[in-house]
Amino acid sequence: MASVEFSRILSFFKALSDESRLKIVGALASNERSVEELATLLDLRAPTVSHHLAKLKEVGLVDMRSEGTTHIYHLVMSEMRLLAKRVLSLDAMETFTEDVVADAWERKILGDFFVGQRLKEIPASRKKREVILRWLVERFSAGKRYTEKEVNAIIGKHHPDFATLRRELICAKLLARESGIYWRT
Amino acid sequence: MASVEFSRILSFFKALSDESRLKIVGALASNERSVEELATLLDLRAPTVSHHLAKLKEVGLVDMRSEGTTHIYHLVMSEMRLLAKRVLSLDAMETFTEDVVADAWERKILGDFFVGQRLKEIPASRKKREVILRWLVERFSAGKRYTEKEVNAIIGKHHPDFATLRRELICAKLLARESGIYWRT
DNA sequence: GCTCTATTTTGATATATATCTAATTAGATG
DNA sequence: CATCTAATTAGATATATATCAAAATAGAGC
Repeated sequence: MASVEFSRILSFFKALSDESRLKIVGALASNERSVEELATLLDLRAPTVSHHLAKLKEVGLVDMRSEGTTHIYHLVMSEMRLLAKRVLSLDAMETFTEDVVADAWERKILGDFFVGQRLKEIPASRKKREVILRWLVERFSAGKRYTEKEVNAIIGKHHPDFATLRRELICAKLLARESGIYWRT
Repeated sequence: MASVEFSRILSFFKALSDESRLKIVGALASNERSVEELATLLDLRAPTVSHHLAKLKEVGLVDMRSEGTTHIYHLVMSEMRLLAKRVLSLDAMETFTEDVVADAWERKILGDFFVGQRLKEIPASRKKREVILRWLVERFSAGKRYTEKEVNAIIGKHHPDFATLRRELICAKLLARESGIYWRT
C-alpha cells in the first residue's frame, strides 16, 4: 500500500525520534567513537548504547569498524543528507497516501448522500456539498449550452430543490451563466 | 543541559515518527483537509486523528482554521523546511552533546587509571591509552629538548615501565626523537 | 589454554503512546 | 430552545520500546 519511500522515511524518523539516539548522532557528528565512550558521554550502560547503535545502523545512519574488541562507530553522512533532502520534497510526501486512497472520502460522501441517482439531502458542510456538486456537474456535457429550464430538469432528476443546487453550481464556478444560458466551465 | 535546538529537533522527529502522523502530513501536502476527511482517508476514528493533529500542531507543523464546526487543517511548510534544513546542519548537531560533557570520558579514564600521579597500569585499549599518553606528554615542556635519561626519569615518576610508554609516545607522534634527543611535537 | 576487557544478546521491567469507545463541547439549523 | 453534526476530551487498553542487570561472545595478551 504505502510506497517504498514511505517506510524508508518513517524508519528514518523513528531512528532519530529518541533522545539518546539523537545525542549519539550529535556525539558522532564531531568524531567517531567507541561504545564505551558513548556510554560515558551519555551516562548510559553499554548495552543500552549498543541497542541504539544497532537501530541506527539498521537504517544506515551509522557504520562501524572493529579495532581489537572495541567497535568504533561513525556517522554515514551521505545517508543523513539523502534522507533529510527527501523530507524537504513535497512531491515525495504526497505519495505517502496514495491517490487511489485519496478519493476514498469522496466516494464515501457520495455513498452517504445518494440513494441510486437520488440525492437524499443537500449536505450542510461546504466540503461535502462540494463533492456532491462536482458529481452533479458531470451530468452536463462539456461545451454544450443549456437553457435554465434544461438545467432545472437535469438537476431535478436528482433532487427537488433544483434552484438551490443551480445557484450553488454557479457559486462554485462549476457552471457559468450569461443571459439565461448555462454551460460547464 | 541540552540546547534549545536540541529539544526542538527532537520534538520534530517525535512528531513525524508515527505512521499515521506521517500519512497525515502526506495527505495535507496536496490539500488542506478536515478531521473527518483525514479519518476516512487513513481509516481511523476521528478522535485518533484529532489526537495526532494536536501533536503536529504543538510543534507547529500544521495549523487549523474553523469553518462552522469543521476544523480544516493545513501544513505549515515554512516550519517543515526550517527544521529539515536544520537536520542537515552538522554544526547544530554537534551541540547536541555539549563540549563540557565531551571530555567527561577522558576525565573518567584518567580517574580510573591514576592513583594520584601514579599510573596503576597501561590501558590495553588504544583509545584509552591515547588519553593517558596525552596526559603524560603534558609533563614535558613544549620547545624544551630532553635526553633519553631525562625522558625515562619523567615517565618513571608515573609508571615503572618507562620504556614502553616512551615508545608509545613516539609512536603516537606526541614526542619526536632524533639522534637520542627528544622533544614535544 | 586462561584471563581480561569490550561488545552484544537475553530477559525483565517500567514507561510511553496509539487507538478505541463514551462523554463532552461547540456551531449551525430548524 | 431542541437537535444535529464535527470535533475534542476523558478514560481504558494494548502494544512498543528504552533501560538495566546478567549471561554469552569474541578478540588480545600472557
